[in-house]
Amino acid sequence: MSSRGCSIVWLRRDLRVEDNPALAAGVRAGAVIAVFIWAPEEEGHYYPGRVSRWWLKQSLAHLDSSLRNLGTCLITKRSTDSVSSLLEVVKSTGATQLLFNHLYDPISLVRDHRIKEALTAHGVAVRSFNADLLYEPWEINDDEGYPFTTFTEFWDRCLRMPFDPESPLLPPKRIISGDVSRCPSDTLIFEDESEKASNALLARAWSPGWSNADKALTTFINGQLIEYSRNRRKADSATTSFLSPHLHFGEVSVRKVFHLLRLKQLSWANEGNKAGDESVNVFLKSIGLREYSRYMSFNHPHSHEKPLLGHLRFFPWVVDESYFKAWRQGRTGYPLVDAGMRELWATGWLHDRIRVVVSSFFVKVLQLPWRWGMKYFWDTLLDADLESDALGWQYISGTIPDGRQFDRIDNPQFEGDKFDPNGEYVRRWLPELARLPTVWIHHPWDAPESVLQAAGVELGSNYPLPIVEIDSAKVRLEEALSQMWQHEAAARAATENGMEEGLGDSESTPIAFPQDMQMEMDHEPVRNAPVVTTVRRYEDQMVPSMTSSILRYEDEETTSVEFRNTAEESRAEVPTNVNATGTLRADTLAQDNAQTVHTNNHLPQINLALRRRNSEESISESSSSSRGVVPVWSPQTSYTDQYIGEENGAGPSSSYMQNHQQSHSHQVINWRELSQTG
DNA sequence: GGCTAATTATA
DNA sequence: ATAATTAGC
Repeated sequence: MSSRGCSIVWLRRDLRVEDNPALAAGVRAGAVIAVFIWAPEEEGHYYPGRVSRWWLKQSLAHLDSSLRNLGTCLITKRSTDSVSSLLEVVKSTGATQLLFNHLYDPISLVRDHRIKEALTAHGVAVRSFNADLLYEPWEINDDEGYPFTTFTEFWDRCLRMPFDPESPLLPPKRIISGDVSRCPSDTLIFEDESEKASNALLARAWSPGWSNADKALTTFINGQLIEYSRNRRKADSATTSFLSPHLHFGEVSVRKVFHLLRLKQLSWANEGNKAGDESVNVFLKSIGLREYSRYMSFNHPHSHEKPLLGHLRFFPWVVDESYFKAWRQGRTGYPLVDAGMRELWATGWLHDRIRVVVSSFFVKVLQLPWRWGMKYFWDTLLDADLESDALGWQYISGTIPDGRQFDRIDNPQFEGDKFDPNGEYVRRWLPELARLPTVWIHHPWDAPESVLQAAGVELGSNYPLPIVEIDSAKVRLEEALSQMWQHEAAARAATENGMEEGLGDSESTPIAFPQDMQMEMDHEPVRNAPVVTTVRRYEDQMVPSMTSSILRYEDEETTSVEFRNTAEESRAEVPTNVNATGTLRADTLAQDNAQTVHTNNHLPQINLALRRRNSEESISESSSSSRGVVPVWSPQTSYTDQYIGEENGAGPSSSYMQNHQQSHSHQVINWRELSQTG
């Protein structure tokens, strides 16, 4: 065993020992060194928020103790550069192999690619696996081989794939530990003094860690799941799975979730239990949305900062920090919105329905830039997840082809009647309205003065009047939209006249986040939650895009040869390209594809396909066709040109991308060739 | 059975 | 908001 050298299993958002392909491969190969690297500076804007860090801390401790029971431990490293930290671990342990599971957020795509290059160059074998998804993003394409652009089609295909998702792997019985005597752990600091008190409260409601996640899954499947379909409308009830933070950190395998759900569904279907059967479908769909968020991030890595529908670039967002602040504090004057925002701040948790309500209000009524809201969710949610958040906000904002209609404004008052008919939710989070009769609870501004007085409500004093009237929001939205279309048409005309990138393209740079995103504690319900003092501000940097590499592909012989070698190496380890039913696996196809293409012109076929689609077709969006303009799925007009410009150094925040340039241009081939399904 | 009203779902 | 589905007559 030891003659083979040991494997580093680099754990990230796969903090579990069960169904962890990278870990399993390491155990199979011999001695294992499990490593977690805390390098939040690499995340740019997206330094994890307080509650998310709290979760991570607990989850790592839990994992470490499991690993110790199995015969090893978790080595933790504090770093500002994962690549050099991994190289250090290699040096101090003599490891010959690096194993990890795939991530699909834009930062990881680039970073993990660099790591493959760097470690391979140092003679370390690198293998990576799918542990996060039912199917890899590149496995799901339409009949012509193009990625889907709407969720429904995507999910339909996932459920009808010719091969099932991998079956979950059992946890290893025992792990042989590599020699870590010269590889000490760093102590990781996840909270500071001011955060401890609020964090202590979290432990009452949540139990991070993979075996707790497993219990939560079982509890849900044997409990609330059967009623999931019927209960999903109720905003204020404990009828959800509460799995999302567990899933974010990979404490539970989505493939295990899938298999258990299918089993349950089968037995309910056999009993003729319609409600149960339907509940499984509905819950599976939310798993599907999580899958789709990775799919979208992989195919459009800038989707957390740019609308996918090109014309939305020209929407004149209201850059008003006082609106933003009122929203964060739950002082908009709309009870359902305010209750939601206060619950979010106080608990780090929000029912999906309420997330829709508050974010839709943010985008459509306040017309604030959706990325601000997304960032706030990132900072405050316990299950903060960049890919899911980006999908959610783009959906709400109507900036993806199957998003909500852009010109639709939901009225929080009516949503209140629907989701909180008795006003219990509002009363719980807005004590100042607690004595208001239910008829007025979602629109106190209409209540007679005597009623307000009796309830102790003083509008404009202890509870605000609506900061924006719905009617004026509608008018403003109309105006903004017609402005948007004008700008879009002007830009289009400019491009057609050969002015190329000259298009007064101020919107190509996302609106910066406000300087002050801290939450000020000047209202009641959250008094005992201290101010977050550790929101770090790192230098403004946009995350790099993989799409530019997809569209502007300049392969270099040396690199591709290197990749091919590595791919062959790993394939030798894992010879089974044929699954149980004898169907050719998609990853085999992908490899063959890529190799074929190498001999042609260095362009993987999928890239050609993307390029063709982007330039020849446009995807029409229902809400806008009435205006006679066909919006385009933005690669063509916006980010193709735009990102090339950025890579040339013209962009405002090209530093990160310049640093990563070479790796950047080989992104796709890397994933397709080096990926292994263990 | 066929119409309208009410309900429901909507990524 | 709206389209689709179901309930009620």
